[in-house]
Amino acid sequence: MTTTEDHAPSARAVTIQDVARLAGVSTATVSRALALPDRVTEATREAVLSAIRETGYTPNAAARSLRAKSTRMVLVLLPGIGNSFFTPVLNALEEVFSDQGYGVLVGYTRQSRRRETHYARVIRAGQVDGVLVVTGNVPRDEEFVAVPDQVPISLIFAGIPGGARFSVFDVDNRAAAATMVGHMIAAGHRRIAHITGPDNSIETNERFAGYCDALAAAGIALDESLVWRGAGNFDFASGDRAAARYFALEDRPTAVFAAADEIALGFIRSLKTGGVSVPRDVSVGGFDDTEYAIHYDPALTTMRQPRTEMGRLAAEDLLRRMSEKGASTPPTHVRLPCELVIRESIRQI
Amino acid sequence: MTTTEDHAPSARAVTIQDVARLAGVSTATVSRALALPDRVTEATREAVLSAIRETGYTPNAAARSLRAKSTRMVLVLLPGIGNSFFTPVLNALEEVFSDQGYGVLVGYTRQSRRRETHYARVIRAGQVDGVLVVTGNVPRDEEFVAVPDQVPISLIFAGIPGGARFSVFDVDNRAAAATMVGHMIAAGHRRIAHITGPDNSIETNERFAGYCDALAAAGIALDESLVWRGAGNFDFASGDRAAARYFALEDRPTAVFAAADEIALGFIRSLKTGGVSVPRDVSVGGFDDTEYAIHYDPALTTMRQPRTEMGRLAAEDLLRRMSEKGASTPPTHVRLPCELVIRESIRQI
DNA sequence: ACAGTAGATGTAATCGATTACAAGAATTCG
DNA sequence: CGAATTCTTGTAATCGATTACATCTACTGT
Repeated sequence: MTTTEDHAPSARAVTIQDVARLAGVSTATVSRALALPDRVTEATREAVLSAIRETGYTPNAAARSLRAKSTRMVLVLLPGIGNSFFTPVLNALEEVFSDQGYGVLVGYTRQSRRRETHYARVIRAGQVDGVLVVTGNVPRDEEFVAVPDQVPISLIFAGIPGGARFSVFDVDNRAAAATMVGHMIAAGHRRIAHITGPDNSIETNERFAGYCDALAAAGIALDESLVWRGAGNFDFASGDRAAARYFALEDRPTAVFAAADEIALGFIRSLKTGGVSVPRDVSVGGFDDTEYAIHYDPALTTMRQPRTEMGRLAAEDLLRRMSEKGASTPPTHVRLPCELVIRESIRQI
Repeated sequence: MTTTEDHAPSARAVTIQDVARLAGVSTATVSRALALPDRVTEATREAVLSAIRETGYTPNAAARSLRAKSTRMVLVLLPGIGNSFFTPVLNALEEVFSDQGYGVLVGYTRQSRRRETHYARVIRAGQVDGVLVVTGNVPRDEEFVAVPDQVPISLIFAGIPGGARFSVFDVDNRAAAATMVGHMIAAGHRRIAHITGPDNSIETNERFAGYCDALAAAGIALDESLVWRGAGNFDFASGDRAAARYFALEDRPTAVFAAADEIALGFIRSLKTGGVSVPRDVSVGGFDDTEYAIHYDPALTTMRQPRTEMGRLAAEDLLRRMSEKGASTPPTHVRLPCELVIRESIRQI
C-alpha cells in the first residue's frame, strides 16, 4: 500500500533543486559544476557530483532548451519511399549526431503537403537546431520559406535550384551517368536504352542529361523509343514496367542504363522471367550501388554513390553551422566523387 | 543595412505575448483558444486566430513541454545493423506517430553500452513520452532499470525475459520456424541444415528450437554437423560463411533453413558462385520476407513477418498508454501470425 | 598594511508556454 | 426580480533549468 516506488509515475523526477539542497549549494552552482567545471572549487564540484550520483539527477531537457534556446536535436527529412537506399545515410547521420549529443528526429515527407507543413511547424516551434533534407524534395510549402532563417538547413543528394542558403552534398549525377553510358559504349554497345527515375526529380533529369551527353559524344543519335520514362519511382516496379517496354520492342537495345539499382534489379528479374538473360542477351547498368547490387545474380555493374560519407560530411557541416551563433559558417556545396563499379551485368560485345 | 529580415537569426521568434497583444486578450486566452476552442467566444477565437495568422505564431515546443510535462515525442531504439529489415517498421511507426502529432526520435544502439547509456539519459531527461525498442536487444544497462517507471516502453520482435512492464509485439518464432522446416519435410527433405542467427538473440534461439521441433516431429535425428552456428548477424556475410560449411561437407543437406532472408540470399549467392544451383541442387528457406525475397532469383520461399502491421499496432498501443496518465492501460502482449510464403527456392524431391 | 583584483558562490530574473484561481458578465430558475 | 449557476476572461504562479549581476572571500603587489 505504501509502496509507491513500483509503478508510480508520480514519483516526481529529481530536479536541480534537490541536488542543490543535498549538496548544500545553490542551483546556480550545480549548474556551473556541470557546465563549467573549472569555475567551481574542486570540493564543491565533488559535493555536487556526489549529490547527483545519490539522487540520480538528469537535467530536464525542456527546461534547458527553453532557457538556452537550443534543443540539441536535428530533423532529418526523408522522402519515405525507397528506403533501403537511405538507410546508410540515416545510419551515418545518427552516428555523428548522437556522438555529439544531438538527437535525430526523423520525418518522412511522403511527398504529402500535409506532412511537409507538419514538419515545417516542428522547425518553427524551435524543436530542432538544424535540418537535413535527404533528397531534392525540399518542401515547396509556403511554411518553409521563413524557415531557413531560423535554423541551418542542409541538403543531401540534390540541391534545390535557387538556394544558396543551404549546404548541399551531392554527386555530379550528369557526369556519373555519362561515365556509365560511356562504359557501355566502350564495351561495344550502340543501342542503349535508359530507364528514367520519377519524373519530377532532379536526379532523374541530370542522369538523363548524362545519358544524352555520352551518346552525343559517341555520335549516337538519341532514339526516343529507347527512353523509358515515367517509370514511377526508383523501385522494382519501375524495372518491371520497363521490361514490358523492352519485350514490346522489335529492335531491342543491347544495353540498358537504369537510373537506380532497384530499377535495374526489377528489370533484370522481369527479363529472366521472360527468358532473357543478363548479361548474355542484354547488358544492364545501375546507379547507387546499394547493398543488394553486389549480392545479386548477376552482380550489378553500377555507379557507386558514397552514401555513408555524404551523410557523415553533411552531419559534420551542419554541426559546425549550428554551433556558431551569429557569425556562422557559410553554407557550402560539396560534390562527392562517384565510382564506376564494374561487376557482371555489362558485357563486352 | 536596415534589412534585418534576410539572414537574421536575431529576428526574435514571435511568442504568445505578441499574439495576445495583437488580439487584445491575455496570453491565457490565446492558449485556450488553441487548446480548448469551445471555452472561448467565437469572436475572441476569431481574433486570436487572425492574430496568429498575421504574426505567423507557432507555440514554442520547449516551453510547452516544460509546463505540460509532455514532449509529444517517442524514442525508437534500433539495433543499427541489418537495417533494411527494420525499414518498414520505422516507416509504419513514423506514419502513425506523426499523424498523432508525435515526433520520432531514432536511436541506433549498435550494441554499444555507451549508446545505451546515452539513450537512457535521453529518457530520464524527460525528452520523450514513450519508448519503442525494436528487437529484443533491450539495453541491459543499469541506467535502464529505473526508466520503465517513467514512461511506457514497448518491445517489437522480441520480448525481454522478465518484463511484464512492457508491451510486446512479436511472432511465434518457434512455431513459424517449425512450419518452415515442416514444409521442407513435406516436400520430401530429410537432411535439413539450419543457419542460425546471432548467438545471443532470442529470435535465434526460438527459431532453432522450432527447427528441432519439426525434425523431432518427423522422427529425424538432430545432426549437429548440420547446425551452422555463430554465423554472426542476420546478414549476407553469415550466408557466405555458411556456404563454406556447405561445401566442406561430404554428406550435404538437400535443404537449408536460414534464420533470415539476408542470410539465405548470401548463402544462395555463394552457392551459385561455387556452381551449386538453388533449388535444383539444394533447397533454401528464409525468414522475414523482406522486399528483396520476392525479387531475387530464385524468388525466396520464406516466413513472412507482418512488419508493417507490427509497427502500426505497437505505435497505437504506445499512443494509448502514453495518453492515459495514472490509470494507464496495462501493457499487452500481442503475438502476430506469420505466413509461409511459397515461392521458388524450395523444391519437391 | 591596504587598495585592487581575481575567484567562488548566491540571488533572482528569465525563457514561453499552461493552468489554478479569481473575478466579472451573462444566463437560468424559482 | 434576486439568487444561483454557468461562461468568459484575466492575473499570476508554475514548470526546471541557465545566467547576469551582486556579494563576499582571498589573494596580489607595493
